[in-house]
Amino acid sequence: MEQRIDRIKKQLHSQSYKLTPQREATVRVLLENEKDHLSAEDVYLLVKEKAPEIGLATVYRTLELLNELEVVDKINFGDGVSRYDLRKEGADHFHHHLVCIECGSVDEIQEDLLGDVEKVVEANWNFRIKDHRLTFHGVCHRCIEQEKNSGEHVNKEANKA
Amino acid sequence: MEQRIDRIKKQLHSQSYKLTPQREATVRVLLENEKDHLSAEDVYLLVKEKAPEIGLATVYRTLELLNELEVVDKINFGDGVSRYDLRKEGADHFHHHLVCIECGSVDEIQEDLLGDVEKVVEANWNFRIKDHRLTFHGVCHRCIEQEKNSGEHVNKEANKA
DNA sequence: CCTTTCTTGAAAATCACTATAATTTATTAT
DNA sequence: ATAATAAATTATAGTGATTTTCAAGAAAGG
Ligand SMILES: [Mn+2]
Ligand SMILES: [Mn+2]
Ligand SMILES: [Zn+2]
Ligand SMILES: [Zn+2]
Repeated sequence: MEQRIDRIKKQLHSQSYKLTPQREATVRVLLENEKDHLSAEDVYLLVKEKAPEIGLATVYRTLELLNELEVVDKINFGDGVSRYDLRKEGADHFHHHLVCIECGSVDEIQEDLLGDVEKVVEANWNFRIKDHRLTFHGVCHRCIEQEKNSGEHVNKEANKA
Repeated sequence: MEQRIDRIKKQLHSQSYKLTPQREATVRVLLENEKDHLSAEDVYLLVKEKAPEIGLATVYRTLELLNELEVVDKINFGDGVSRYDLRKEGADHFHHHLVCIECGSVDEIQEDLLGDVEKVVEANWNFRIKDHRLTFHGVCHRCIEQEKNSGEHVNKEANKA
């Protein structure tokens, strides 16, 4: 954690930005919620807990800055807000997402999976790929499990009628 | 075109919605600009040309309705607006996009490409895929060409100095 | 017709996000 | 140190896209 912050600090310095207390508090929140996909508002509320005097505009600016530095990726799942996803250190590609249309959960796929596809696109469409966004919408493993169980229920109910 | 509208009309009726003149004008604009990725505002301005009395709210409502009926897909390329993409009839998957970070163009890939990847995801993550969104960000073939040419220019300039 | 339901258009409201301006904090020059 | 300079922050006002509200206008059924 501290090391991670140190490296981000160095990244900021390399572009002559400072790691202010507000920026550090924001980065800590992101690190502590690495698995989540927080909106700016979410981050703001969490940062306020440890730095109550911070302003919403600062959170927006910090997230934008971290996005430029490629510390976070800005993503959009189609609900009205942008979400910020900490980029895994050393990851050479942006990970993928599984959005559940039943429960709204968002799971991650760290495996690349797109290597072959990207080769085809670069070759056949003469497109130089710099980044990608891949999201699957469907039913997550938890909801599939639940379905099995409540599926039995439904059948019992159906049998009654 | 007319047949396509007829089928959409039937789809609306099957859910007891009507194909009002405003809705028809909106659908026509979408059909006439099938290759583009229009925002609600874009659609509004185009519809106004053939039905000047239409209101912006109606366009939004119609696009939302068409999205529910799966006639259009609502997509978001990260600029602040939602865009509406006519779903190809009979397409069993949503097509992919190539967004150029140089010129902003958006090209389409109709080929599936994800068959194998989806099999892996369904099997290894126990996720039942219903839909997907795949977008590549990079440099389009036009900009790559232009680069080659202006690249020569740049070199000439550099040689001058 | 009369009533009910669906749609619409204009305007107001909402919501996420951005820009502004005054103030504070950090850096550099004297 | 001290003063000038630059960077960053805060609160607030402003934007722009989208949604909601509400009064008025068609369409459908009896
Ligand atoms: Mn993620
Ligand atoms: Mn498209
Ligand atoms: Zn689920
Ligand atoms: Zn281009």
